[in-house]
Amino acid sequence: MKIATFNINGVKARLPALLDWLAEAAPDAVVLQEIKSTDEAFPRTEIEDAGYSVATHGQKGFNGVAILSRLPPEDVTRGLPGDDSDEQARWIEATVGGNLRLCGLYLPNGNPAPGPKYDYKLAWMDRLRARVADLLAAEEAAAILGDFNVIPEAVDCHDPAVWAADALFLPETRAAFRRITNLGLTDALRSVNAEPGVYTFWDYQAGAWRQNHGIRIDHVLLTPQAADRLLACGVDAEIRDRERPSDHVPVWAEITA
DNA sequence: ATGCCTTGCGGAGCAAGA
Repeated sequence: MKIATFNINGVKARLPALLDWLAEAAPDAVVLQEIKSTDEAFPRTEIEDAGYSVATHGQKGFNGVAILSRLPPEDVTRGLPGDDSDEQARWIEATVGGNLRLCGLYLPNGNPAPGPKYDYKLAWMDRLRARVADLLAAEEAAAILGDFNVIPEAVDCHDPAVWAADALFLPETRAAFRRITNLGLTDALRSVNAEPGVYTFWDYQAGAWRQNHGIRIDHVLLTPQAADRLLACGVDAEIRDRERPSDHVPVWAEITA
């Protein structure tokens, strides 16, 4: 079973690019972030025609996540537990293939830091930690994947000095990320590839893609029971070179059925 | 350089992203 995460940066603006990638990469299940669409406006029919069932958790204009699955996603839940007043659409869960829980997330950016947006990011990460603790306690196969807006290590960006004061790379951000992974999650990409300079995002500005000034912020984290089944993991960086691309590229993992 | 692009919203020019 091939799973993937893709920050699509506007699903309506990016529909041809998404359909092309789905046809080529042929993932069995995908979590999308930044669909920037309500549930009603999501291009459901076009994606169903490509062979996927669709579960969305959208909002108007910003954010928004979705799960696409060859087999109908089961037991879908929407919204990260822990704050009923949080109206931002950043979390969706479903069971796919009968035996893998997918948790798709769009973690807050947090800039500028310090400030209320950074406080929201850290509070959201604390809620994520609580959900991950529950998933681990269940001792079942789960993948927590999406746009984490966290650069875990210096090797995950072209120039650490550029990112030193940024909400994606501040020591407090990286410590909050470690408090989650240290509970017992495997970073799928790093478990198969220790090379530095593997990126998943390149800014539209200042020729970042052309100069390979990227960062690795889209991650696939696995519970031990899912990590046991990991066969391969990679980044489809080549599609960043296409017409009207997202500024993120997909990260995928092959998991035994 | 609070820029540099890009999308959504709305129907001009912001807000937000990272």
